[in-house]
Amino acid sequence: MAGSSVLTSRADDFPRWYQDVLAKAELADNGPVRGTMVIRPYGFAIWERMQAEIDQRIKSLGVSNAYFPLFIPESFLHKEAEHVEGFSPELAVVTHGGGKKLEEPVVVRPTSETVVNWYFAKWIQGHRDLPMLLNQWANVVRWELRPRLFLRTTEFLWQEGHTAHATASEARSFALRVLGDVYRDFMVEVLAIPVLTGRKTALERFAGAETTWTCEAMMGDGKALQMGTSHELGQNFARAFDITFLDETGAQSFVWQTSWGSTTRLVGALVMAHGDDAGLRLPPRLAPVQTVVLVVRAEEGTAEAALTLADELAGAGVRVETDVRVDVSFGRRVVDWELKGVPVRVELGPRDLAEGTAVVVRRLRGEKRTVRLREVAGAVRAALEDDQAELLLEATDFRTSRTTACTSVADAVEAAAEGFATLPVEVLGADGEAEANRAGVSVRCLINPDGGPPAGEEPGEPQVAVLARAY
RNA sequence: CGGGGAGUAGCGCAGCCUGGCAGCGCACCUGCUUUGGGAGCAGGAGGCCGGGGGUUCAAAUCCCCCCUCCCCGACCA
Repeated sequence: MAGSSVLTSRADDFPRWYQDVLAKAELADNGPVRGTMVIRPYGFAIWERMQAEIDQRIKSLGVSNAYFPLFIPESFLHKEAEHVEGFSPELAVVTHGGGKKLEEPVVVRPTSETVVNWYFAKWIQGHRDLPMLLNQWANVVRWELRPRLFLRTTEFLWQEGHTAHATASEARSFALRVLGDVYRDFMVEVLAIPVLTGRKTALERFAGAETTWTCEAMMGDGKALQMGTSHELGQNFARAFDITFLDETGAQSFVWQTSWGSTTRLVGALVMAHGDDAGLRLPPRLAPVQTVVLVVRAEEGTAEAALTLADELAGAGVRVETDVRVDVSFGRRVVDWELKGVPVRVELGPRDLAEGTAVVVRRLRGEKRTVRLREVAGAVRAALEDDQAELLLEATDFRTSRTTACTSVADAVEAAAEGFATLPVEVLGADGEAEANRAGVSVRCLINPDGGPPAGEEPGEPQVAVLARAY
């Protein structure tokens, strides 16, 4: 299977391979405006699965979904100094509407802190209104200078959560719960991508946040990708938007806030973390199609038997599709499904049918097994479970093999050519971060020695910086 | 914006130097034979050669101007 000439090989040219996979697996196409993207049905099905899994986890924290407008008055952006400074260069601004020049230009949201907080100020009056926990699924626009499909597009889809709390510690712990219970859990358990959860340095922090936490993953070429972030905003926006409440003692105070997001970039991450030279490899828990029943030839009732088998699989809780396109050659169809990363293929032809069997093929290793028809459902379910675990294990081993413990900034920069470099924070220092950046290497995050995310900015136990080249 | 490339069929490219019927591969359409790892043969459709101007009997090709896209850097989920 690997080694076919369908795709540029990953080793030859990783970025080209990535583009090839997106095109051949029919995930996305470039939009007509530079930096925009058309998400094709199969790519969107993957995104919808991600949405479902993330949405469920968000709601389990007691968060409700809502929707805020695409257009934001330009003046809103200016209310928080760091925020406007961070986003101004990448804003799309609408100056005309209805054939007339607008009194005040409106910006297309690059993120919704400002508009959400305008309403938080209106909706929050007393401590009984807190915590206020909202999330929205939306599109945002950031005029990026160097777009890449899924990884950095001018318009992208995401979820953004916005919360307001009565105390700093409650806000902080909520931001950390999102990081761990929503993002990390989803990425590890569903995407089968191991992530480091850590804190961003001041340089990499979200514009307007007190603390930014991140999920960082290693892609198949050793480069890092930020997969999700959670911010503790302190009272910065509360002061800028005058979001106050009366506490139990009757004193008026500003709320403490968080915001957090994950985007369609995750689709790109999935491709780059698990794909191989034959295309995509989807973790079974995420895959929109977990199994395809492939009719080898339209003879002797194979099509009917395949449909029956597919029904049986669906009944066993497997997301299954049947491929009866016998006017397309068998080899072509096999290659198509491999490109799309469907975890398990069940092949059914006249020979199998005569024997009362089918061939169960796993995408991960190309392993083929002949299985009695009545045992197919069990074999498929077992294969799906195994592959979910195996994919995570493989990615974890890869990351481990490409992570180097370093003792100097120079060593870390060198090691970052291959993957992650770890360095004690006191060795890095502020100058070290600047030095690494000049060499094209960034500090992805700071982690505690036990691997967890450091709680806040204040110095505590000795921390470790993770450096890498990044997307 | 700095540096480097490229615009020719849906995609990938050749042709340009040395001007002379606009081509190749893949994809697409029709038919037949095929189908257990990207099938074969035959026939067919598809072009503002990025745009404008100039030179010439004649321009994809030579000259001038303009536009766009891609790659590397700064920005970034």
